Amino acid sequence: MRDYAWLSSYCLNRFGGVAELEARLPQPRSAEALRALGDDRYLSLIALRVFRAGLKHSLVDAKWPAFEEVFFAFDPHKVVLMGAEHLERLMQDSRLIRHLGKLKSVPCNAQFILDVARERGSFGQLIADWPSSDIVGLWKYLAKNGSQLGGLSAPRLLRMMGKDTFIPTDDLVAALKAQGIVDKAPTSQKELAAVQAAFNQWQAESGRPLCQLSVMLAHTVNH
DNA sequence: GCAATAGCATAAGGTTGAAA
DNA sequence: TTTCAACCTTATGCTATTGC
Repeated sequence: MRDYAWLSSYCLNRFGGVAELEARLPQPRSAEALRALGDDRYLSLIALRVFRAGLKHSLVDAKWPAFEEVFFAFDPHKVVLMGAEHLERLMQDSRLIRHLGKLKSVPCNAQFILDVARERGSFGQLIADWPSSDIVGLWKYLAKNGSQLGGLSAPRLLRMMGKDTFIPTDDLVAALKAQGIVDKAPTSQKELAAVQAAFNQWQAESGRPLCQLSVMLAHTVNH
């Protein structure tokens, strides 16, 4: 595994300067901003991630106003009351994506948000408080307690929220292979822990958030 | 030493719209 | 009308580990 000094000089060289590199890097939201986001917006983001999975993002985004409409602006207290018949009816609405498993996930995730909110005050509190040094633990928590949030959905969801995380995209996995940290996409707890440990070390060396290190590393592979 | 649980790898399943 | 690309989740059956 190479150190941050190597990563930094590689990226500066590739992008041609500090300003060019910084312009490419995402900025995580502050804990205050994550706490300030309402539970309805979190439910909307979760649902958006679920429906985007496997589909072209622009296609789903274009349909999103209709989703906001039929799901009561994603108010979890209202969505949680939607029964099977109600969802069956939505399967007839061509403005939506008619995937029953995904439609069912919305009331499930509303319940999840309400459960978390009852325990901690709000869903944003959970997201804001979870340490990025164990972000893979948050992926696991979301996959287990939420609905349709396995695979890359949890990390992609967190990036959409602005929570600091890396995302094991194809490019990042290729970079991690080149660094000798994994030999395939990390799925086991052991592999995930190894990747987290590597990121924690780069973060300690650089002070950069995980999301920036993730993007920088992804750019170290050619394709 | 046994049953229950957790972890793992693999295969199968799924919607939309554009292109063939 | 069929195929393809977008890209991922879930189910299944198996093995390893834990708890008693």
